[in-house]
Amino acid sequence: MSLPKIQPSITRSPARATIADVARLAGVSKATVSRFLNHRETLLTPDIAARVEVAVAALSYSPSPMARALKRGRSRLIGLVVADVTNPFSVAVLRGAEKACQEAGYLLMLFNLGNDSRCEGKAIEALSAYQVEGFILNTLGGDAGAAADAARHGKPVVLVDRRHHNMQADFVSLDNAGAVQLGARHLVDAGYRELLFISEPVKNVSSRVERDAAFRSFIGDADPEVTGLQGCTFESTDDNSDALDNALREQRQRAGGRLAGVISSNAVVTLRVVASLARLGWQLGSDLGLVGFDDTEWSPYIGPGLTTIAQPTDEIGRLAANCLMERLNGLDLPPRQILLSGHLLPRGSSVPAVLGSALAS
Amino acid sequence: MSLPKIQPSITRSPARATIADVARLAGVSKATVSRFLNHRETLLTPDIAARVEVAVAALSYSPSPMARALKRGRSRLIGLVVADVTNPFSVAVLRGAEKACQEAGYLLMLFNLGNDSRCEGKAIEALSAYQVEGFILNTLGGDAGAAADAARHGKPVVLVDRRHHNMQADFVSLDNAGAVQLGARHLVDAGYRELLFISEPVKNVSSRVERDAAFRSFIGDADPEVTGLQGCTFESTDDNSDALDNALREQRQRAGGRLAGVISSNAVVTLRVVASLARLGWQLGSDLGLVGFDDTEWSPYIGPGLTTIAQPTDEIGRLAANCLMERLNGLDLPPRQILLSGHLLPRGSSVPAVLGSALAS
DNA sequence: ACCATTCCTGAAACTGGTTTCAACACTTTG
DNA sequence: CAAAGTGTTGAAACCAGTTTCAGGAATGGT
Repeated sequence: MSLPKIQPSITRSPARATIADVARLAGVSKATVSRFLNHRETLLTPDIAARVEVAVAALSYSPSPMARALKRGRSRLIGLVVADVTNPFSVAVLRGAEKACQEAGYLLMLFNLGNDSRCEGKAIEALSAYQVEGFILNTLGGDAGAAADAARHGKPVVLVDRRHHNMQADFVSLDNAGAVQLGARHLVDAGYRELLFISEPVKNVSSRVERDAAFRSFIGDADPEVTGLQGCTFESTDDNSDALDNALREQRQRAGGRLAGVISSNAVVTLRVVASLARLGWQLGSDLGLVGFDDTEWSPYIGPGLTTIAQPTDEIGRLAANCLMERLNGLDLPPRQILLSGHLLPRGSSVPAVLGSALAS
Repeated sequence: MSLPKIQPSITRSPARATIADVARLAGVSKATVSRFLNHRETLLTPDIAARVEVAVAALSYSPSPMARALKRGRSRLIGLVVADVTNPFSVAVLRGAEKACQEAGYLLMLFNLGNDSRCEGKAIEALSAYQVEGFILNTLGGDAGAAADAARHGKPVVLVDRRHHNMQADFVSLDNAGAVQLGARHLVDAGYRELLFISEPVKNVSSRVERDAAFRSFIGDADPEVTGLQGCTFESTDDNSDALDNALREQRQRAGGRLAGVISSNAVVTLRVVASLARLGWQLGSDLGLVGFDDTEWSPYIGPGLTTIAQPTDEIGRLAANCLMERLNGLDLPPRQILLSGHLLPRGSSVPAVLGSALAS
């Protein structure tokens, strides 16, 4: 009696209507239905178009993108390969891209490398097996061939945040040089004189290289005799917090009486620095100035608040997706570069005399 | 001369080998190749199998999942619908699920609702148009019909964290009741007596309902005469920080001489509470005890460190995916519930006499 | 030696669409 | 009024696979 209710899976029949069903109901051929769906405005007698329209509505028919992809090659799928979903930056970009894609009727297929760059080739293979029409890549580009593979498949590629050398493709990113300037200048203006730039291992990751270079040139441009400004760089790894602690201690020694400040190259590094400070028992701002790349929702609440360089992540994602879709629509231009500028959000971590410690004393 | 190098896209020809190419090269029929790919162990003469194997390798052929899906219905695609990718919990679950899927040769299609539950139906529509074989849903279930839609398409569904009433489906989640107990008990043991449970608007979201109920029952079970324990609940919204400030102020009034403690129902709420404390100028731990759901990488560095209830997110994602794949492999059991227990990470925010303030005084 | 199985293989049909091509109807023109 | 041109429509081929079905070879039993 009540069986049908307990096992609703028995009513699994409605099985999507096919184009043949629609054709039959409308009393026309499959070809006609197909034409209605694709070039609806032109080609069809109003009378017939109306009949098809009714049938489509009646069966609430929507064509299978799979079958469509088979013949047309167009799957309306875009592959997004991300080095690490845990990184807030990646997620933010993902959101922007997803929004743009949805609006244009594309769907994103996500592939997360989990920071294992050996998967890169696998990811592109897997995605292109599903006939994705193009790629948005935010990867290390370690495997030089991997991204080239994509291009070889004849599929357009947009690179986000990380350039792959030897690869001619559209590129969307933060204006790293400008952003570093912004942060460094801010620290200097706040009175910090011994600067340390902390990055993840630079390797060949373009964004890291650029930020590192920009920092060095900022320091190089200043005349230490006049400004009293000096700078160093340090590469921090996941598994060696002692090294970081030491680097910070040494920096303050170098600083002597001057104020020491740090620029961290992304949110992950920022957290490492914060952790290190906790171990050392130092206060943010007074004992060490800090400006970090990537603004996050928790930035304001770490210590006296973290001063950050916010990236227009949403915009980056959106632009990357749009770039790609332009290519898909046949745009044939030489590779473009789109650089967006970051903006600084000053908070307590770059204020030498922190209010809190002033109260405590 | 150098043209071929400058325009590598000219060599776009390699165009994936098809099953027909392999068949031709091996001197067999398409059917044989197909059999080799699917039931390789059985059915084939070793001689022929070897020839096909060679041909497959030579062309580095891999079958198109699209075409395969058309006939078989099996797309090796799983749809993951997430209420909000910004939520660290969702991302963590995503990672776990992705890992499990990859191992089993499935690919995840992500659809992010961006907290707009009106998209829910659209998401399921879009995903099932791509022939996903099943769904992992972490959504509000606001649109009662939406998830049912999926079931109606005959596709298995696994619910994560949020139950949909009236929906018979596998369900994987934190043991909310146990977790609340854990947090509340911890606060009580630390000496807090006036407890406030802060949640996002409970509405009908099952995890919120359960946590809320568990808190009430925890309070109800205690004899106030004996323990001096009292509790309240509060719903916090995105856009009304004044209300939250007031709620906290009132709580401390109610507390009188006793210690006031808060349990926040997820990371988003935790940040709101932290922000409120910053506005009020209160110290975590001493002025207000705090235990928050969801451990994040920044939790240790907010104030004296946030005490959190960590969810086994990776495990939740992995189990959800595995559940789904079991269904896909024909397992026909009544809907299962899998509850995993959280664990408490005690830090400074639930220590009444904070070391920092002890030093300052 | 003959017939019945069993095993392996290929031809052809099928999945759900799109696209080409030919046929048909209806105008327009000489 | 016939010839040519134009515009719609349907039949059939096609995309890249899987699956059914039927035929041929090899084996087994008598």
